[in-house]
Amino acid sequence: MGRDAREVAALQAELLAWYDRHARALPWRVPPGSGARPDPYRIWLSEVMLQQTTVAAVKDYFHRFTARWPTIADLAAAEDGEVMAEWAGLGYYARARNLLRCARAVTASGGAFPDTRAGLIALPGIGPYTAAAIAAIAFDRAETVVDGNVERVMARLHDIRTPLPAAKAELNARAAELTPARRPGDHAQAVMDLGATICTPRNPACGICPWRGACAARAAGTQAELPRKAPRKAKPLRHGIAWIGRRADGAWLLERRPETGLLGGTLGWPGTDWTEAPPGGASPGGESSDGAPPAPAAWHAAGEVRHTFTHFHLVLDIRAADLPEGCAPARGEFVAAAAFDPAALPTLMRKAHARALPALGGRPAG
DNA sequence: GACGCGTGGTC
DNA sequence: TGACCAAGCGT
Repeated sequence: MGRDAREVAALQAELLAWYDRHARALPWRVPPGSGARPDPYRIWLSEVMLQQTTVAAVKDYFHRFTARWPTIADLAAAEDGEVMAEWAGLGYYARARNLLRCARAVTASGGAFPDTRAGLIALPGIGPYTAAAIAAIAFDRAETVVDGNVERVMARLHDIRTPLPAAKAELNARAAELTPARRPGDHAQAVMDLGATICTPRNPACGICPWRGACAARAAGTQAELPRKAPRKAKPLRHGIAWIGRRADGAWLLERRPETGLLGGTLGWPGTDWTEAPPGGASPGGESSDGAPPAPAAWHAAGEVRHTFTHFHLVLDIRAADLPEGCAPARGEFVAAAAFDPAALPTLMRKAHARALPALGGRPAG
């Protein structure tokens, strides 16, 4: 099976020549041919941010993180809440929790990242992809890097019609055949750049692809329908209530969510669980105790926020209230107006805040 | 292998 | 405009 050594060498050479001319300039990347070694800290940080996240979304976060925490020791010394606030809006918050755990583990054992795939994969938040990527890009190890781009490129190059995820083993094997002993990091980044800019999910630009002559899918005309994927499950609709309270001095009533689960460890508004039946709807007893507001006040309806998570749609009913000065809430804690920044909230909670603002009384001037 | 886990861009 | 998609990981 596979290609002979001369074919492999030709593909590798064509790809690297293309990469030398067309590599994207990215904040964490060292240009090919510069001779510089990338900083493992920056490679690791960028790879974690890029997990299931677009380059465009990552750039600003990467700049803010590296400006605030220039080294892994700086990050390791940060407080949990600071990192969660800086990560807010980027999603998949387990990444931020594992980022800190990883930074502290590396710093505690001397401050240098492991320089092998096996050493890296033992760290929190570093799986098969990220371990191979750091080993190849930062440490020039000949590891095979397989992400969604590489899967797509391999499926097309070899016209593999088995649907994902069943095809993963074969796609990994095909990618491994092409991994070069020299410049493995550039090769890995080149395949990913190829997938991101030419061998795109829709309307691939086959006419300018360095591998167009060898591509089996292009020859068969199947490139647009590869890789095949198992059908997705439909997203159910869930409902919940969020209470957004502001005290007379401007302080907001917020609540840190549990460390695990959805939006784990992030700051948000007190609320009900999110269930498939509207709260207080069909159940004869009305709202459960979980349906009680966090503090007694004149709560009024401020509309709803719609948001879609990975596996369900949410309609969040927003209740807003101006809370008295001596208010003693049953849940949550007040955050002073000067310390509150909506940008430190995950996107759903940011939307809820924006929805509640018009329903709250004007604050005293000054 | 399946599932839980965010968000914003795209068509 | 709703569904799909993006440099995956942990359980």
